[in-house]
Amino acid sequence: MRTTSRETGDSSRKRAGNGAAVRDVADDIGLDALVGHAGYAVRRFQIWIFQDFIKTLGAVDIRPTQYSVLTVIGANPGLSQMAVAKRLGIERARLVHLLDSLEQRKYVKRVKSKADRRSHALHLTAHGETALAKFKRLAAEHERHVEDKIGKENREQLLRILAGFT
Amino acid sequence: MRTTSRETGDSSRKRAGNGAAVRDVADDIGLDALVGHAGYAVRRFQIWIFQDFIKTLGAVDIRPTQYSVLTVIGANPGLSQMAVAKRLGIERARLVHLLDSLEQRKYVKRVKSKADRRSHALHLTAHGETALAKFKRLAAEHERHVEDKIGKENREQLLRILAGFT
DNA sequence: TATTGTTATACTCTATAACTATA
DNA sequence: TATAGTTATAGAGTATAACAATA
Repeated sequence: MRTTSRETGDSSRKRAGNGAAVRDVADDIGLDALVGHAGYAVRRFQIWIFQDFIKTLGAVDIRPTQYSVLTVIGANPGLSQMAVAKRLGIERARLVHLLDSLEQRKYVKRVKSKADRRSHALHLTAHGETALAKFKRLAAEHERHVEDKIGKENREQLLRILAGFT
Repeated sequence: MRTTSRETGDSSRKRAGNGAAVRDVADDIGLDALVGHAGYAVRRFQIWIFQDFIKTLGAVDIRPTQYSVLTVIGANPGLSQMAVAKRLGIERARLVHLLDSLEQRKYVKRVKSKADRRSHALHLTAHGETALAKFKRLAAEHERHVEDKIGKENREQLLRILAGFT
């Protein structure tokens, strides 16, 4: 049932022949069915990509979700919280906390809507605009890391394949 | 700065012309820079794929991480907890709880190692072997959903591109 | 001293439910 | 009644630190 191509006999078995021996050499462990699952590969890639994003934007302390919120507000000033939440697939309850933090840091402001007094129109502050420009430069740098990791062609192919999920 | 191709004038603006109007029609919101980021598409796709996996294996109450643990133990009997954790990129502290649950459900057993009495050799029970076979059939069904969603060719392309992340 | 499994804590994220003020 | 924003809670998941038993 082992499917790895790095199979090397029993070198990964401590005290081969002992019924209760423990195998623990990580290099020589097959994934079996997992190899055929797109979800597994996608999940591992997503973890790598988020970690690189977090590291690359570490100096400005912006995480992927915060970046996505700022970007969408920047491109669509005046959106309500519901609209942003729906567009990005974030729970509206969670967006409240995200915006609290971004508002505290003076990147975003909630403006009371005159048309519908239940809702807030979201806008970037002047400081937020400047900051977002910098975040975008850093995010572009991160994107180059992705290119270095999987190749320019493959990255473009990936974006094409997954275009429907945005 | 709007990048969506579904731009339709100001139909998404309630009371156009009001400075504090709120836009909330989700269909007409641009993503701007997000469109160029592989991480955003990958994240959205990963969410879709995990939700389908959870739904497809809902009847047997198995989640992606549980499936990956069972699969790796099934393909590599006798592994230590450390080895499984390392191979799958799971914290060893978290694996403890995952195994507690899988052991309670009689899918897995921890066998005290004679070679290194600190560690446990992990094995599937007979019941676990039978169950895993069923899980694999359901997981294959899930994989066909992925194929239906993005296309057979694209799925294969994706697996090729991301082969290095397994 | 170092490692394995364990326990515990904290923080992020997801999923709900309920509350308020509006509509 | 329904909706927007808010608050609260519970369950995953991630990241650490510390401890006992063992190496």
